[in-house]
Amino acid sequence: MPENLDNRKRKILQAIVEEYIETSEPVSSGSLVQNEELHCSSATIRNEMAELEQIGFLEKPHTSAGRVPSEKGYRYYVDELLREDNLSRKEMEMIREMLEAKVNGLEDLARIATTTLSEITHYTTISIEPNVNNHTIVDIKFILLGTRVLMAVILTDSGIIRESIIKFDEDLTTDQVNDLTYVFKNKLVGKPLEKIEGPLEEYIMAEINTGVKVIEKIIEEINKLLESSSKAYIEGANKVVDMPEFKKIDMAKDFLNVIDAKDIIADVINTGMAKDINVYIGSESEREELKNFSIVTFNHLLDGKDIGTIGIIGPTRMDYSKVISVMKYISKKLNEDYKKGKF
Amino acid sequence: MPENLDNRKRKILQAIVEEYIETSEPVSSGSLVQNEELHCSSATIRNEMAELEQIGFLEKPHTSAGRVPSEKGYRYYVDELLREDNLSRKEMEMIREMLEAKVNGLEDLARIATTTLSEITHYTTISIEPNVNNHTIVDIKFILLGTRVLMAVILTDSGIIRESIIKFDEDLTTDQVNDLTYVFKNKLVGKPLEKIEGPLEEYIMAEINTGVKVIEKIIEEINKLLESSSKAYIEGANKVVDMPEFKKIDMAKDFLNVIDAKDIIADVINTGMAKDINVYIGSESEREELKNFSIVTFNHLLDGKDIGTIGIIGPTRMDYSKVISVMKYISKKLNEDYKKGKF
DNA sequence: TATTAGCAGTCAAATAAATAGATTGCTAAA
DNA sequence: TTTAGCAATCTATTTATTTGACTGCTAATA
Repeated sequence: MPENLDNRKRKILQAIVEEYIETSEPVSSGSLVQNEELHCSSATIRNEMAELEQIGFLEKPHTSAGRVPSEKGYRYYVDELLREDNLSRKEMEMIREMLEAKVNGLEDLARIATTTLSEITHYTTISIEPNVNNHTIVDIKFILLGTRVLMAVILTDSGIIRESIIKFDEDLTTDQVNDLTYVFKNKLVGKPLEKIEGPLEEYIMAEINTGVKVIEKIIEEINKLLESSSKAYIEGANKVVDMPEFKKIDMAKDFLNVIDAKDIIADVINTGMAKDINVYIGSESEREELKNFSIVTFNHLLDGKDIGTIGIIGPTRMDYSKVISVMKYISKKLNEDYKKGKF
Repeated sequence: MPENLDNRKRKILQAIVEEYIETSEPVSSGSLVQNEELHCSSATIRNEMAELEQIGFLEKPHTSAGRVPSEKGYRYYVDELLREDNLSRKEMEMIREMLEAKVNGLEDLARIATTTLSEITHYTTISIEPNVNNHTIVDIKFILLGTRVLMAVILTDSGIIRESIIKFDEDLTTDQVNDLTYVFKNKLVGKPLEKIEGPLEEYIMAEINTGVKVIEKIIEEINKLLESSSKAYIEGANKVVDMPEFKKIDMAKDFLNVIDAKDIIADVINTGMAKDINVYIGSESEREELKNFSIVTFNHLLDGKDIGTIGIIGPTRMDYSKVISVMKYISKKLNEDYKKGKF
């Protein structure tokens, strides 16, 4: 239930959020009088600010300081006030240039989008491989690389390819490999990429004329391939050093802990992906370690295909408008390129 | 030319380095009197310390502070004084347990060694893939994954396998792939893993009956495969947060910059690998960004095969003795396992 | 000659006190 | 409903004061 704020309160809240994002200093009634859209005195603004504080949109570090947005304040800003096309011509130009780079496969694309995002926004980005569970297997190949080394390759309808190298203690024959290929293809092609277990596992075991140990190992490896799908990569970890927040040593520590335990973020990102772009402000991510950070995720869809998620992590005083604008623009450009058949 | 220190000076230097490593506080003459090996008064120690400072082994933060080792002091300590078997029974036990974990291929092994090293020493570790340039190609395979998708797999004598997926704008036939395989095998097997260029490139181009664009793309991809060999991975970035050095915000910033630009470290590591274990103290690494850090690298050989390098980064006040002891122990254990045929 | 006790001198770090400056909340008038 | 004006509040900055830890030197000692 988005509280109904009158127009002036909206303007004041917006101005406070934006000034605070820019300066990282509590915003005073005095500095808002400058704002040409607000035709009233500082006293009036003070009254309004008091009310905005009352209903929880603002808070005061201490009595004689200006106001700072609360999480609720940021939330209202993100939901109701922010501009989603807050990009300069120059920034658009830069983004276009960076996306020009040669793209080789979808993984590469995610990498380039991540770098671009980090460079333009000056925040740390995390990219998470797509959750492949709902992709469909279109082919499986086993390739003998040596007498005891087998390579398994799985292709999906989305163009994502996964492969794994499996080593055995005993020699494998070509016949065995053909047999393996036949059965696995038969049972898995057309199915979603899911862990092999239970009845399916038993069925495969029964069908193949090869040693149990070999098959167990293959299934184990294929399952590992699926599990490893949520790896997270961090880019631009040093981007935080220039932010005033980083002066507080505790924030710095928290930040290092967070980027070291990438799974924390991966977790947040994989939970409740309602929309294309999701914003978690401070404690909204429900993780103690992240209570002083905001995360914006970008469920990076290409013509409906999930090719991974990119997240940005920064202080709650994050430039949401810029971040979201950049994400939308990158997404738009990539989809245009995609339609043109660029990758 | 390692200066010739008399026995008492050596003992004093060693005691100072070790106390400073432990406490991170400048060491006073008073606290050294406790040392049961030194049977003299604080005044005598003060005289000795003054001399050690004279010849550059110690420095003073300010007049009324204790002494701190200089880079030269650490160097002397590392070269002449440190114990290389400074491990408790418990630590050995932990290392053995961690190395027990299932190992799958050599890459996996490097990963496990890295984790172990970070956990036991409480420093941040960086692992760098082996420099494959001097490995020999034993096989090359091209596998058609779709009509326009080709997978190239290169096997080397050291067991390292690299693969890459290549997409084309035109369809490929099985015949073409066979042709490709034949020529590439012919020209590359038995050769070291080096970039394809110059005469070799021309030769391949001339031999194959397939479109120039296709071959160019393949060569480009194979070359990329070789270049990407020095990727660096960081583990335990958060380990620094508890070190007193981290209280200085500048150190924290430097550290973040360093781990973000992993190549900096990779560079240092790839330069001048004289010995199995190399120690770079502060400015010895000749990189401005690293002047407050020490790096210990561990050129991780398995029965003569280079399977990658692992590095530890920490403050110059690093527990060199512990770090080197752990590295030696891990190396010994892995080689034992290897001889037993464990992987 | 090498060692040591003793003490003055030095400096950083901790504590305390004083000041300046920013901003609010409230009151009363417009 | 808005605004001017002013006291009250609290941080941040500056300055001063105290404390305590070491050293370096000197002169006595073994």
